[in-house]
Amino acid sequence: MLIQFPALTSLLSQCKSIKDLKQIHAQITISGYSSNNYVISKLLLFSATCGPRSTDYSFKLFSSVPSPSAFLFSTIIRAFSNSKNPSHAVSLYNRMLRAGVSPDHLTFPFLAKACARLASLPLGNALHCDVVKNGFASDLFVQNSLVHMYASCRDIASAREMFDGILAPNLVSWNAMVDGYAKCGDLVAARDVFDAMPVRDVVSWSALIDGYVKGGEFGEALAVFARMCVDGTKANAVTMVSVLCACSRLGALDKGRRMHCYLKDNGLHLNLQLSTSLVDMYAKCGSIAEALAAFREVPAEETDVLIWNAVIGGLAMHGRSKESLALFEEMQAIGVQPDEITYLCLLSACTHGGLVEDAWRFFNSLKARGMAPHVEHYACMVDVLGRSGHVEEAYEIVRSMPMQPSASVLGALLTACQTHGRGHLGELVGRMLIELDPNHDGRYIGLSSIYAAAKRWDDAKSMREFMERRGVRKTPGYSALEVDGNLHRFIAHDKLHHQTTEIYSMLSLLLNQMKLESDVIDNEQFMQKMGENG
DNA sequence: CTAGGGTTAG
Repeated sequence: MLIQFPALTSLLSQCKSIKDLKQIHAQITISGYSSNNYVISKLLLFSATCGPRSTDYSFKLFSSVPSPSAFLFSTIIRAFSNSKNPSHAVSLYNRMLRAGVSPDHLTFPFLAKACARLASLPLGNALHCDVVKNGFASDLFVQNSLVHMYASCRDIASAREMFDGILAPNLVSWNAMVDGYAKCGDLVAARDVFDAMPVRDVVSWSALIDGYVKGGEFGEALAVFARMCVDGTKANAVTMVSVLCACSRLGALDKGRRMHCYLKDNGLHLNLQLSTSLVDMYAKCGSIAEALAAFREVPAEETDVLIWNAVIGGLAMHGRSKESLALFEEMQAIGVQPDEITYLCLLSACTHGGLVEDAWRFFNSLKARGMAPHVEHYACMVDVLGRSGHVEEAYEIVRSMPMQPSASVLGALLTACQTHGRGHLGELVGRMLIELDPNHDGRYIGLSSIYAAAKRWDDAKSMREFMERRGVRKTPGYSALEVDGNLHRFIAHDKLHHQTTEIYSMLSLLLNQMKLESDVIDNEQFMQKMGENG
């Protein structure tokens, strides 16, 4: 019994997932509707708006039509513009033109999105020409998408020109301009546009907040969020991802916790990205327990590699190497595939825990899975080998790696040479490093102390003088933490904090304590060895 | 069932 047309259309409107869609498609095929233009259009439209996972299916559907209409071309272009490979959208557009099908006013916003994601200005310019040629230059949707396209191609002047040419810009036009300036790093201009716009919505606020986060102005990002709350605009998941990132970069645990409360109080659904931001925030703000709790809130079957990376990396940076490795086992058990970042987190766990054999195991399985180690993976390997005294193996890694060793690779090797008394190699590495990274004071100091260890006092002294003469000053990285709502910022060796004396005396107390503890451990190991032998 | 489909923030 063949399915009747009205039943088919109601089936299509109930379609919820790509799985439903495939079942309906099967029904359609056996019922002989597979060449009905209306039916195929509905199917394609659904799968094209289903997200990037159904792109292959969309293309199969599209390919089954002998001479596709402008609607079908636009829809498949839309699917590809959101896919992993937006360049296919451009190819399909070219095919459309060759087939003699005229693009309509809805083809261009999708194409503009593809060009924006490709960040290709030549393609974008060609697209703009076609927009004009086809008479869509004053379509507001097309104009807005071109503003965004030019900004994504980092041609902010053309974006502004587009925007200024819009007779009656709407909220989307203004938002695209705020975001455009923010993405191009001009936060002053972004703020000016934001202040000038007649009305704002959650997108306007989120674009500005994220601009400040991406520009490293985390405090300003939180200040804008506060203003947004006063203004009465309710944040959504997108806003909160940026805001949590600001908290995490500031080490602002109390603020981060308040944001977590905001999510609950406002009934915001914890989607996977939001949960990942929470895990990351708690881990980077020092509360690994809350990071683990946020992670465990997510049902295992909904997890992806990113949230596993956040929790595995979080445990690693807290020195809880064994648990980090255990979670990796758990991740594999439920079938989530690791990526290069996962392995980087694991290698970092090995570095912190001195787990040389595990590091080798992970390094080899990374390659066995067909992933090429990045320079950061090599840096971790050199670090873990170097710290544990395997300086020759570390050196072998550096010699055999297929790319130029970065400063962090050589830096790890230099440290290894310093701590394990390989003055000869250390001198070589130190000299290479100074050439590679002449503005990093630590390299000169490292080399100088290698000379000092070899009792080459003159060389040690002249290296320090050399550094002074060059006026080396490393751009300082800083760390920050929050106590009772007040942020404290620290640069290595600075004495700027008003409690510097207390801080340093506590540090030396801790150091002494650690030395004592490690003596105890050494002693215990010694006793154990004695026990085994006796 | 003969139109349908659009632009901006992670």
